[in-house]
Amino acid sequence: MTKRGETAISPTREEDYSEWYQQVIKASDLAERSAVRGCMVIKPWGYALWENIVDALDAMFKATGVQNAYFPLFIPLSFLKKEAEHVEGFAKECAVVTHHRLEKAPDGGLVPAGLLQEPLVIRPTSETIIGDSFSRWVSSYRDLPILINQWANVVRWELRPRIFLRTSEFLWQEGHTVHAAPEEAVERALLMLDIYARLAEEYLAMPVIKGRKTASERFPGAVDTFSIESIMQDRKALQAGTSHFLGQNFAKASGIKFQNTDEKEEFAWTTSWGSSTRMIGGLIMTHGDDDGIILPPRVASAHAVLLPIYRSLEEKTDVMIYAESLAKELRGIRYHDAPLRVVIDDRETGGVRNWIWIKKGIPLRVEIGPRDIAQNAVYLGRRDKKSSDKFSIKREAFVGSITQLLDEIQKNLFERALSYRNAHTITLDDRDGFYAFFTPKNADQPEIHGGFALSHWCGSQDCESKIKEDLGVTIRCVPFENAPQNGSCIGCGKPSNERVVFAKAY
RNA sequence: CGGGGCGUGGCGCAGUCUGGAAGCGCGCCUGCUUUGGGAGCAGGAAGUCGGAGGUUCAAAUCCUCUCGCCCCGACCA
Repeated sequence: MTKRGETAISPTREEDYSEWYQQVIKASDLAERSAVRGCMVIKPWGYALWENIVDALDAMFKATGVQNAYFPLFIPLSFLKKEAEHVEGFAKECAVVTHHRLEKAPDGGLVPAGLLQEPLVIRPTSETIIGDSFSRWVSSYRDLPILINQWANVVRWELRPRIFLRTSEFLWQEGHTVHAAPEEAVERALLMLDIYARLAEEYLAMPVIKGRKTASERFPGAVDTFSIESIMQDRKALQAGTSHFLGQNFAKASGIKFQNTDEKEEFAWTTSWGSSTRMIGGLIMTHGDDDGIILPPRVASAHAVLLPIYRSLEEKTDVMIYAESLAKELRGIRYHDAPLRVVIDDRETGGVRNWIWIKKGIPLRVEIGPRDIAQNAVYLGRRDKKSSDKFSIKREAFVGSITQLLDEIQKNLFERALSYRNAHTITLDDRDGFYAFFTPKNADQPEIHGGFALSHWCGSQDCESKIKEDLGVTIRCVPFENAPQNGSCIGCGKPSNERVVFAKAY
């Protein structure tokens, strides 16, 4: 649909950000919506990306002693009742299985039959069912800590789904740990948050702010919730990973008790931490441009595509031999401990094919034609540069420098995202300025506006909810790296000793 | 669940007000010519106009009901 001179994605981010997001996903072939409302089909190009994220996270988890396990999809309703606050947080979005059979209906259709004695809730998260196991796994302080992670799907019945960002079913990992001491549990929760931050920054090239959630934004049932927050190109914040210190709340609910060194029985201290396919949404909205997604090399579904260019069959033969040998050579190179992922696309030559790969966000496009072969070179395009900004490079130099090149792209993307965040992070001390910052100029057709506002907050939930009510702006987190500073609350003017991050959020 | 918008080949849309043979662009298929920045020409396939009911000689168009999607709000990773 796009023509020369236009952007590959229409509308542009500026024109209609939400629609741009949908179109980018379609154009990049990452995923599509399914017949079931709120659910998505993750297509191979998107799933490869997810697998790379999974591999990176999984390795980091295991390096800290975490082991993988798997717990059931179905949670007995009675389990959820155990932790009142927790239930309240999720009750509104639970899918419930009530029958275990289908029978022929009089009209020829099928109807559910075989009513279950106890309804089963499809896990919205697994604290309760894992807690049930943990209660049996733990009896002594010698059994602790328990460090478990599971890769799974969960279901939260969403009212307003948005592909990757908020789907009714999504893929994630949920870690659950049990400790003998609260300090140790907090330390674990923070350690896992660090891993999320590393994943975001080093792999997804998404700069994040680590911090603590305010009481109102806390996970239901948690004592403390930590998160990483990232800015999207519409200047809204995305929570890309959370880690919770659950205190003894869930241990009490599930009966996770142990005998300590003083021979006394006490409830254990637990944590849970999760990150999901939502991160892919964040990736798209952090790096994508009006020509499609841009995949950071560390997690890219593929690093390079070789694009043979030829006129005749003889040329094709020569070009393909060259391309195959180059692909083989590249695949022998290791990039951050894994072989380079290289694909050859020998479909019809011409510009369309080139644009397909731009839209898919592949870091490197490697054109190979007779001219290049004659010079023993390739013609290279980088996704982090303008699409027309291509250059010739000797094959040997290319092969020798590709890993540095990918790292450079990775770094570029991160720095670009960081400078975007810096450009849209503002320190605000007056209430009027704060309200102006978060108010669109055109209320009917809000333009991209706002950003991260660093402002003082007195700590009162009233001020927080007033601002949320007025502007739809919430406190994303109280950053860990925060210089103490005296000021007055942006809401009520009362004294405050540190700034928090205000933003509209996904 | 409240407010707004939209459902017409794979994608994007026109046609609906004022009823009268289902169209356009892109994509797809075939052939020829092309080919290092989104190729050209010729031919072709593909739509029960979201669904059901009604009005009418005649419905994409009018009426009633219904389903779905998108945006804003509430909720959420």
